Amino acid sequence: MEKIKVLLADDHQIMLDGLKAILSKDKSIHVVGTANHGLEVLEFLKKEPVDVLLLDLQMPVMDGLETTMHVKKSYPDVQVIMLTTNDEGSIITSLFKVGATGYLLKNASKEYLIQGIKDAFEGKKVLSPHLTEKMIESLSEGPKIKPGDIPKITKREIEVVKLIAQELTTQEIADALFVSTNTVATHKRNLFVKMDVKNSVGMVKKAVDWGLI
Amino acid sequence: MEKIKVLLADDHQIMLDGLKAILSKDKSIHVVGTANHGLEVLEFLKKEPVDVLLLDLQMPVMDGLETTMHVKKSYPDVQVIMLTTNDEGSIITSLFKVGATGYLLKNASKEYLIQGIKDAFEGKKVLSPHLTEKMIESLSEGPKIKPGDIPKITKREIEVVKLIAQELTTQEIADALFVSTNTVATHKRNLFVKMDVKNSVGMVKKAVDWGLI
DNA sequence: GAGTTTATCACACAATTGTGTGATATCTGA
DNA sequence: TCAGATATCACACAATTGTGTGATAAACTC
Repeated sequence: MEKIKVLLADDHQIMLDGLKAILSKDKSIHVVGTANHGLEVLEFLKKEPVDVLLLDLQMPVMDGLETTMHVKKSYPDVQVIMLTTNDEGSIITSLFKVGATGYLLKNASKEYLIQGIKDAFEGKKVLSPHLTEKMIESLSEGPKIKPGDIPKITKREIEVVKLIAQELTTQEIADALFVSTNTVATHKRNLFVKMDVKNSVGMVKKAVDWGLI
Repeated sequence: MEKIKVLLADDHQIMLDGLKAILSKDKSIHVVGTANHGLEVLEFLKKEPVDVLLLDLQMPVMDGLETTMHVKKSYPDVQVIMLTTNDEGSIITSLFKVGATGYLLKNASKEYLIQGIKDAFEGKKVLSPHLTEKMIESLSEGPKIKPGDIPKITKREIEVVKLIAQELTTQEIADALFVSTNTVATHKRNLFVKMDVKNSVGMVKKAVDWGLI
């Protein structure tokens, strides 16, 4: 029997080592490589075929969502399972929009993880134990993120989010970036809409979740 | 030779499974148990002796810092290594104040982790590769957290932080808790001082870092 | 049972944030 | 080359947050 070729991506080396150790014990799974962020995943895929990609949502350089989009665009047959600590609705919705096959919380058991990889390989949807199909459905329908896809946050906007996260006031941010407070306010306004949050607190929290900062 | 008895604590099952798989390969280490949060660690220690405790900083119910305090109080000979994604200065300082032996980032390699456990067993301080002794020293001196120790955040205050993190306004929080807005404002005021932050954004960010929410 | 911590509230005021609306210049990709 | 995205700014105003100060009662702690 042909082994399932799995590629692991996580920014924490310990997590990678651990996942590899767990998966190596299963006869039908072969870990063909590891990556520390999305770009490394894309590099790897250019060289070697992969059946299932196990992706951490939060990664620097290129996060799980963006990586999934790129991967599914160029390699639609690769099954993507997102591994995350986060169980927020909007993320799950986005996930399936970009074509991920599954979604597992990091507190799933190793047995569930292994089964998930096998299921994904066969094209089945993989969901975290605590989420039912119905929950996903209702989430997908919700008036969360608009019709489109993942919002594109610009470089400048990320600079602003970072400074807000550092507890700077609008005035201080304006000074730091050599622009007017009006400009900073506009950036924030746009970010609120793009990220679907109500205030700076929600924005920074989500930015951390998304690995933006 | 007697094996080093190691207890693992992390709220993510996958992480536990992974760590166990990694450590089991080393001849001189024996993983005697796992725990999902601090209380389970204390329960375990009542029953069985442990040499080295590998603790995740962020855990529900009882976080790594609090757990370390309790553990070192009752079992001073247990060596505690904190495992975390966080490299914030104030945390490191607090860590050594409560008597932890070591501090490792989750992106350390498995080799470094194993060596760290062996070093800790021999009573050596264990630091993440990117931190020098000098850095730690300067951090310990810094005017970060006042003279005392870890600030004690009350139950009620945590409720407030959680609601703020959910993007509620002071008015909405007051309604949710059946108190006046003045009361909520007071709780926030106290939290700002205790947590040494300037505004709600910083507070929520730090609360997440600290595993408070 | 005296002192401390926790939780509650008031009032007033300053500072900051968030919103609505509209505008201009540059850059960028199709 | 032209539409759309990005980055900039203005002005006004509403809403919310944060600060200073002081007070009371219950619970917990030594």
